[in-house]
Amino acid sequence: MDLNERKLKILHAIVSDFIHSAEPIGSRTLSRKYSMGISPATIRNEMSDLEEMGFLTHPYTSAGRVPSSKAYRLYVNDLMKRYELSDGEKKTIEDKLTNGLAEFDRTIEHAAKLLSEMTNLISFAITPKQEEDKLKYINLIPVDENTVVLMIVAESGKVSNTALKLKVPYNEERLSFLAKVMTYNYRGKTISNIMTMDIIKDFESDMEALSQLAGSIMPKFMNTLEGMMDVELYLDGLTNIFAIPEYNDIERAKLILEMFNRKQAFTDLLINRDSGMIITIGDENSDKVLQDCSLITATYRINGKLIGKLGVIGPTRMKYDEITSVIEYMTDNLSTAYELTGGEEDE
Amino acid sequence: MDLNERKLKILHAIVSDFIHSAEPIGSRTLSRKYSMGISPATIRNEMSDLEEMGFLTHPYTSAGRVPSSKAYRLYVNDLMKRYELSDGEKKTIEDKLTNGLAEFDRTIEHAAKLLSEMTNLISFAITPKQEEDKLKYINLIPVDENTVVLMIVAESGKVSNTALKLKVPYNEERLSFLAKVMTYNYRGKTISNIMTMDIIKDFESDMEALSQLAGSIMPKFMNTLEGMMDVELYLDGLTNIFAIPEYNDIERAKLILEMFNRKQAFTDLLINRDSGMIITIGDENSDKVLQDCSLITATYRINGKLIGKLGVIGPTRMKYDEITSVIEYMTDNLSTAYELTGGEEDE
DNA sequence: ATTAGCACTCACTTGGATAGAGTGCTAACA
DNA sequence: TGTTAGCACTCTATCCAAGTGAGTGCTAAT
Repeated sequence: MDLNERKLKILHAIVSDFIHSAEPIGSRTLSRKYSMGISPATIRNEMSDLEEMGFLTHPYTSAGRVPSSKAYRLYVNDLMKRYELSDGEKKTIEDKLTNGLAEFDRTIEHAAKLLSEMTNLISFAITPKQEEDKLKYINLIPVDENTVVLMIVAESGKVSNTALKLKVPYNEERLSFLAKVMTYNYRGKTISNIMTMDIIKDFESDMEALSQLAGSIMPKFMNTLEGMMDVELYLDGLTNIFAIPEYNDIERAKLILEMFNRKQAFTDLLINRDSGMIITIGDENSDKVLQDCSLITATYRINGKLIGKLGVIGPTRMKYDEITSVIEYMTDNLSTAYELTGGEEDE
Repeated sequence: MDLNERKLKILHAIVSDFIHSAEPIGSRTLSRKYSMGISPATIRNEMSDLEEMGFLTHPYTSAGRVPSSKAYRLYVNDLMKRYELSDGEKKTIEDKLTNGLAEFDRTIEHAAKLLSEMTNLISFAITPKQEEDKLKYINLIPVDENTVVLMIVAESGKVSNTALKLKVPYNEERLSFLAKVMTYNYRGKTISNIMTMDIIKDFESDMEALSQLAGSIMPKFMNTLEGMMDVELYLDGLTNIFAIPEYNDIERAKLILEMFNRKQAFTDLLINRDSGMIITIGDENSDKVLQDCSLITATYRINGKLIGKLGVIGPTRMKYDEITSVIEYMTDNLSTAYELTGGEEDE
């Protein structure tokens, strides 16, 4: 059996219609609505073929046809037209993603929010894996008699501080010296690299007082690095789920929302996806909860290296054309807005 | 009509029963279940009186009775017994709230999470209003040729940084001098205080180069202060809503969850509540969405001054005794765990 | 190859009929 | 006079049967 022109046309009509209506469509309605010059009976024959080929399914004997994952896949790969964003949409994205240049994490949060608003789906974004980030600068700043702030700046521009309560006596020069030694030792090293080093040892040979100071600071230093590596997950538009007929069943909505509660697992799922625009449709998803959802993720890059992800989750019946365009435009904007000095593409 | 002993006993039984079962209860069931030595008919008479007094309602003619807000109010104020936390529960709370002493916001986030886990309700927490917080220390740290990190430490222990890209040329001494001047000028002042000052003017009279540097840093300084004042809202246990029969209706669940989406409005609602343990039941809430919910909030204090809030939201039918005990224990722990040096009670 | 016609299928809606939990009233009882 | 048993009544929830309508699949005609 062949996927001829007419079959493709019918399949295209069914998919587009179902994406908008969420209702199974029958031969008669299809013929009337899309005036394609052939009778319902002919359409029925073609539909029957398409079903045999695995592109359509039947909820029950006498219901209309519904596209399968395979149909959506064909639609996404070959049938759908590229959706061009309007100037207004482009402007909205540019404005929202480029104003608060200082705080990167906030921008990512805003990106997720904007994405859910524009698509009416659940959106998510993760910050780049910071383990590839390199340290640039370390400082220890005395605040009062027993409080010191440990400050770490990474090449990506990420800054982290921790207030430490020290029991060991210290003075400003010693702190400043220790900070300089730490900066000297770790500058240019990646966080994950440092995590595997035996850093306590690095400070053993130095003078007694410094060694003691270092001994009480280093564990906190490691903790802070660990915290800096953490990938942050931002979710938005969770309540959009209630506007989607597929999830009007409370059990299903619950399953989906509970998946987002297991943040670590979901973050891992995202991290493990390939880079670029990845669409997985229905049963293409290995996760059981996602079997009747589609997941779209795209990557943004900072200096071509640090890679974060942005995407949406929704019913398999979603406006792939619009959504992919929106996501693409957003990731492009994120990547360029945060382009810093230097940094070669390495992939 | 008088609220005699027996009426109170019956009311108590109805409220307790309904809190656990969520089902209207009839005279016969009540009489059997709570073996109170009087016949269903007598109970019916008393119930009828209680209904006339506004403590009970009737979903329809031949259904059992359901407590009104007024009944819950009486129950909370006079009838319910104090719930004593088990040692295990106490330990859980202490452990989770006192380990990561360094990061205050994280602790608040954990508190919200723990609270929703222990109560199976939706929980929330807001960080203290930082506008009463005083500045302690300001520093400007050069990172590379065009990047400087502005670091602000407040008395509460809160630290904030922003990476600034400067176009104005600078050197380390000048930066350090400016930081010292800023610290001298603003130390001990509250954030909201500084926000109202004309700080650009403060640096006009100094030497030209410094004035220029200050001019490019001050706007960012103000932005950062503004950010430090923001009250952060943490929500947790949103999916618990699905386990509550009252919200099995998808429309209701949606209303509630959407309220949490309007974060600013909800934060304001919380901030405006009185301090101490405040319980508002059903129609005691002015917010329309909350008319059939109960809202419990309690305050925690840092140094008796900075006040944050912690609480839960759920159906009017909730285990007030257990929940208030849990919240009380948690706010006590938060307040003592973060008690810093000095600070008089001022309220 | 296409189409009209027709029997058939299945979910959804509508309208009783019935069961069950509970009320409210009345009259009898202690 | 307060308490209780008895009974008619009310209202929801559930079940079932019949009818409706959108749609299919097959067959025979074009």
